[in-house]
Amino acid sequence: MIDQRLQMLRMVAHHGTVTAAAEALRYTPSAVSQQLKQLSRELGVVLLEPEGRQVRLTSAARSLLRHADTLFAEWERARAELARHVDEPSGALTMCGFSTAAAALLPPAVAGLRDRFPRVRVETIEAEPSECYELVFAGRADLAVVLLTPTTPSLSDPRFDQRRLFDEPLDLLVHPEHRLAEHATVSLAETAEEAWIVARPGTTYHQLTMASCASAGFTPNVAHYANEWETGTALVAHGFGVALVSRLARWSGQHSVVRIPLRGDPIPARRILAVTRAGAGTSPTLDHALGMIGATAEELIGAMADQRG
Amino acid sequence: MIDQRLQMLRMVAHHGTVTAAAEALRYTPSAVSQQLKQLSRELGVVLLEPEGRQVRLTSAARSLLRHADTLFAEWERARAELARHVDEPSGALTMCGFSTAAAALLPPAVAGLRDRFPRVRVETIEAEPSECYELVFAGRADLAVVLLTPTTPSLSDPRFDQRRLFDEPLDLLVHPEHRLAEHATVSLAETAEEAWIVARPGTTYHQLTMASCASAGFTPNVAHYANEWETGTALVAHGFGVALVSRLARWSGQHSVVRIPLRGDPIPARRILAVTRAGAGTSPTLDHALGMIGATAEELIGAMADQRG
DNA sequence: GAAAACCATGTAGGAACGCTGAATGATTGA
DNA sequence: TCAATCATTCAGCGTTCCTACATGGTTTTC
Repeated sequence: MIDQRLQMLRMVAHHGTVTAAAEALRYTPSAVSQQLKQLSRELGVVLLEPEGRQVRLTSAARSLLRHADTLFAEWERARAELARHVDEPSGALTMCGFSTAAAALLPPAVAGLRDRFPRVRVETIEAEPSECYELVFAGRADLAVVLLTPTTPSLSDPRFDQRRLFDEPLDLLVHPEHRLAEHATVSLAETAEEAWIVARPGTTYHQLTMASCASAGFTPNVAHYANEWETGTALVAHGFGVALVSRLARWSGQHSVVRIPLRGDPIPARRILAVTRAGAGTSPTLDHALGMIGATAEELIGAMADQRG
Repeated sequence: MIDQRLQMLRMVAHHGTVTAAAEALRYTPSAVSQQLKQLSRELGVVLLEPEGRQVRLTSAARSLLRHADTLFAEWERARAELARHVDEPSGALTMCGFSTAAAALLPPAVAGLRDRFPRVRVETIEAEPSECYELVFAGRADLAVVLLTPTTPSLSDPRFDQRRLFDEPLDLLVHPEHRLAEHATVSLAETAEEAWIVARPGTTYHQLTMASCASAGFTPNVAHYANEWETGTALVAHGFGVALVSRLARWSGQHSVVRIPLRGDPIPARRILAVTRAGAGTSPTLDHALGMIGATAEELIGAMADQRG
C-alpha cells in the first residue's frame, strides 16, 4: 500500500548494503538497485552515494526515511482498524520468539488463537532476537517475543511498538556439592572467582551472562562454552563450573544440579518484550495474541513467585 | 507513493460515483471499478455497495478513508521536506484561482516564482472555486486561491490546508444619477427595493450576492442575469439596476457607473483563501508562492484602504 | 409506460511496469 | 595478486493494469 521502494530504502538503511536489503526482501540486488534509482529520479534527489563497495544514504534519504516510518505505521493502524470491520478474521498470523519464549509463551497463544479465530492460520518461528526484529520488520512475522539487550533496536524506534511483558529472574546453576549449594539465594558478586560455563560468543545468551557479570563488577572466568541448556547443565553436573540460567529454562532433568535464585537490587533478570510493527497492535487477532501472551506471562510470574517462596 | 487505489477510493467518496471519480483521475470507470474490487479482496472487507445505479461506501471504506487522508498528508510533508534537499528546484508548479484572483493575485506570484526558481515551470489555471478544489485534490494543481462559500469543503477537511489570505470588501455599483450615487457609503439594507443585476444561478458569484442580501434581510429583486463584470457594468450604466462588485474587480471603464463602498458590521466582504493539499505547504516553491500571494494581498488591502479613505 | 440516459461491472487484448539472470567494474581482504 | 564482495547495467520475460467494448440494472424523460 505504501510504495515498495520506500520499504527497499528502509531495508538498505537497516542493513547497509543493497545486497542484504534485497535478501531480506527476497529480491535480487538488481531489483533493489533499479527501483531505488528510479525513486531517486522521480523525487529529484540523490538517495544513495557509493562508499567503497557499499552505499551510503544521503541526508535526503534519511529525511525521507523518517516520513516512511510514519507512513508505514499509519498504514498498519489502518489495517488494524480495517480488521475490526470483518466478522470472522482470516488470513495468517505469524509469531516468532527466541527459544525459551517460543517454548513457554507461544504455544498457549497459538492454542488460544486457533480457538478464538479458527480461520486464521497461525504460525510460529523460533529465532534469535535479532532475527525476530528482522522478521517483524520485513513483514514475515507479525509479533515477536524477544529479550531486551543492548544490541536490540531502541524502544523508541519508530518502526516498532515494543511493550514489556515481564522480567524473568536469573538463577545460578551449581553442582550439588558446591559451596553455595545450600544457600537460599546468592549474589552474583559471590561467584566472581568461579569457573564459568557460558554460551558461545555472538549469541544473545552469551551477551546476557557477560553483561550480568559485568554489572556485578567482574568478568567471568570462562571454562566452557555451551549453547544448549542441556549441555551446559551436564557440564555443571560434572562440577566443571557454574552457569546462569533463566527461570523459565527447562531441560531433561537427567543431570543433578542445584538452582539458586540470585539476589540483588535489582534482582538480575532479563526483560521480555513483545514487538510488533508500529501501529499494528490494535488488530483483533494481534490484540488477542498479545493478551494471551500477557496472561501466560503473568501465570509464569506467579509460578516463579511460588518457586522463590 | 501511496497506493493509487486509495486515491481512487477518495475520489469515489468525493464524487459519489465511480464514473465521476474515474473522470477526475483520467481513467475509465472500468479501471476504477476493477482496482477497488481488487483492493477490497486484498483487505478482506467490502468497500462499495450497490445503491440504485450508484455505489455507496461501507463503514469500512470510511474508516479506511480517514487513514488515507493522513497518509496522503504525510506524504505531502515528505515531498515538501525532500524539496528542501535540492539546490535548484525544478519540475512544475500549478496554481489556480477564480477570475478576480487569477487576475489580481496570481500574475505577481508567477513573476516572483519565475524570478526565484527559473527552472520551475509555473502554470496557472483560471477556474471556479469548486473546480479549484478538484484540481488541487486530484493533484493537477498545487495551490488554489478561492472564496470561502457555504459549499466549499470545511476548513478542517483533512485533505486540504486552507489559510485566510484577506477579506475583500464588496461595493455597490449604481448609475451616476442614482439616488444613492452621492453617498460615501451605503448599507445593503437600503437597496432592498432596488432592481438587481446578478450573476446566473449556479455560479459562485450568484451565491455571494444572494447570501449577502439574505444576511442583510432581503431577497434581491432580480432584473437581469450577467456573468461577466463587463456585461453587468453595462447594464448598470444603462440604469437597469444595481449590482454587487468585489473591490478588486476591474472592467474596461467604458461605462459610466459609481462604485459605493458598503458599510455594516461586519462590512460585507468575501473571504479569500489559499488552499493546498494537506501537508504540502512547506515545500520551498509553494512556500514562496504563498509568500508572494500573501504580500500581493497585503498590498491590495493597503490600496483598498486608500480608496476607502 | 416505453425509451433513452446513466451507472457499475465483466471480458479480452495490449502496453507498461518490474523482476530475474548474466555481465561489468570497482573495492576490499587474504 | 587472486578471490570475494558489492553495486550497477542490460536484455528478456512475466505480471500488472489500463482501455475498449459489451452487459445488466436503475433512473429519468417524454
